[in-house]
Order: sequence, then structure tokens, then C-alpha cells
Amino acid sequence: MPRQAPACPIHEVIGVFARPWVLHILYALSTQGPARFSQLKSRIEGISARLLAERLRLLEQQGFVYRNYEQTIPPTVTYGITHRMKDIERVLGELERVARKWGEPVTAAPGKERSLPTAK
Amino acid sequence: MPRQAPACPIHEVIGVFARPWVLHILYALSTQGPARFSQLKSRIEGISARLLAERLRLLEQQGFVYRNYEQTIPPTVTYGITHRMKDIERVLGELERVARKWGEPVTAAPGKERSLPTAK
DNA sequence: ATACTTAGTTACGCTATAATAACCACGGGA
DNA sequence: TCCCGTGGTTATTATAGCGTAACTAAGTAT
Repeated sequence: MPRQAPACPIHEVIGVFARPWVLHILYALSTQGPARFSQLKSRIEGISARLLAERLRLLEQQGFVYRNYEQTIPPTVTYGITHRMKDIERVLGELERVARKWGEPVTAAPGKERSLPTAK
Repeated sequence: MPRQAPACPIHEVIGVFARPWVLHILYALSTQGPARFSQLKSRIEGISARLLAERLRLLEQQGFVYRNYEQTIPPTVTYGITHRMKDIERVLGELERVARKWGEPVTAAPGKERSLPTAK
């Protein structure tokens, strides 16, 4: 599947956030403030320059991250989160609350009985 | 990458919801009520039996969908959403609200100026 | 002259996973 | 006797995209 941009905005946002490193990048920028490329790279253990650049490009396109390029030598490029990302942070907070409420993952019970009590 | 189950609960949930057909399945069950396998399959245009079965298995494991098996001939298997899914629906509602607020996607502006105004 | 810095880009192999299609058991009906 | 419907499973193929690594420009410092 050629990773389409779905018509549904929810689908699109979730698709972006699920890609590798995206949450790490946003978390790093969100909790430790704006950073230059290589600074950000060293904040995020294990990420490669290729993927960091690619994900930042994606996040910038989507409006979750801004990019500030200063044409110095060597160049100074600063990344940070946008207002739009602040909106998302609230939603993620909600999500974390409910996920935490569930406690232990159901994954830990791979037995015969496979279901939780139904809703409605 | 062998699709690991991340330690972070948010990461895990987002990973599940981003997989192909998952939102379609949950939407179909949520808006049109519980359904049998083949019924569900015809509600969701384009999905294959293989992926529908696999995604249902995943969603059941994660506790978002329940599965009720009746040993008739032919078998009767009913799927529906759980309480846990109801929690998520609220979060998705939030997400939709903010996404809608943004209006048109930023994607529509691939010019020189690539950034939105910064936050903080 | 050569090395060093930043902020990436390019090339390449590998593999996880989606798409498609064929197949299965079970008993009932024609 | 053969086919049908249900609820899947299995095999095969194709490809998106991740990981690794090497390379780049442009100026400054040694």
C-alpha cells in the first residue's frame, strides 16, 4: 500500500503519529524545547540522520513542527513545535489518561477466553 | 522492523489504530452496531477476509472488540465494540474537533515558506 | 593543503506486511 | 451426489520504507 493521505483527518493524523520516531521527536521537542538538528539527533538515541530529516520534513508539512533556517556558516537550523502541536498534546494527554486507567494490557492474557465484557 | 509492542501505552494504541482497515472496522462496528464476520466484511468495501480476520484478532487482543462464537452449523460469530473502545471514542472525538478546527491541511502549501508560526 | 563543522542527501539491501487467491470443515438442501 | 454458506486459514507475490553507511557544500581553523 502506497501510504495514501486519507480523506479523513483523523486517519491522516494517526497515520503520521504512528510512523517510527515521530513520537520520540515530538516528545523531545516538547519536553526539552526547540533544538538544532544535531542537538535533536543526540537527544533521540538511535535515530539516523536520514530518518530524522525525513520525519522532520513530514512533521513540518503537517504543521506540527516549525523549521527555522539561518544561513550562517555552518548553517543553523532550529526546530520546535507549533500551536497545532499544542492542540494535539491535549488530546494525547486525554489518551494517556484513559490508557493508564486500563492498567495492564490485555495482551498478557493469551488463553482460551479471549474477550472482555461487551459494551452496550 | 519487527513491529514491536512499545513500552509506552500511547505509542501502542496509536500503532494499532494506524494499521490498515482498523479505523474502518471500528467505525463500522461503532456506527452500525455488532455484526457477524461476513456481514462486517460487506459493510467494509474492499477488505479481504484475511485482513479482516487478522485485524479483528488484533483488536480483540487489545480489548477494543469482543468476539462471540456460537457453535451452530454454520457457525455464528458476532463482533462488537467494548467499553474500552468507548473510552477511545471520546478521545477520537476530541481529535476530530481540533483537526476540524485547523481547516484545510497545510499540505496544500508546498512553496518556499515552509513553516507555520511557532508556539511558545 | 587539510581537516573540521553542520545539516542534511543518496545509494542500497532487507524484510515486514499488504494484496490476491485458493483452500478447508461442517452439515443442510436440491 | 454435489454444491452452498459460514468463518475463517494458508500460500504466494509485490512493494513500501527502515536501517546502515557513505557522501556533499561552504567556509573557517590549523
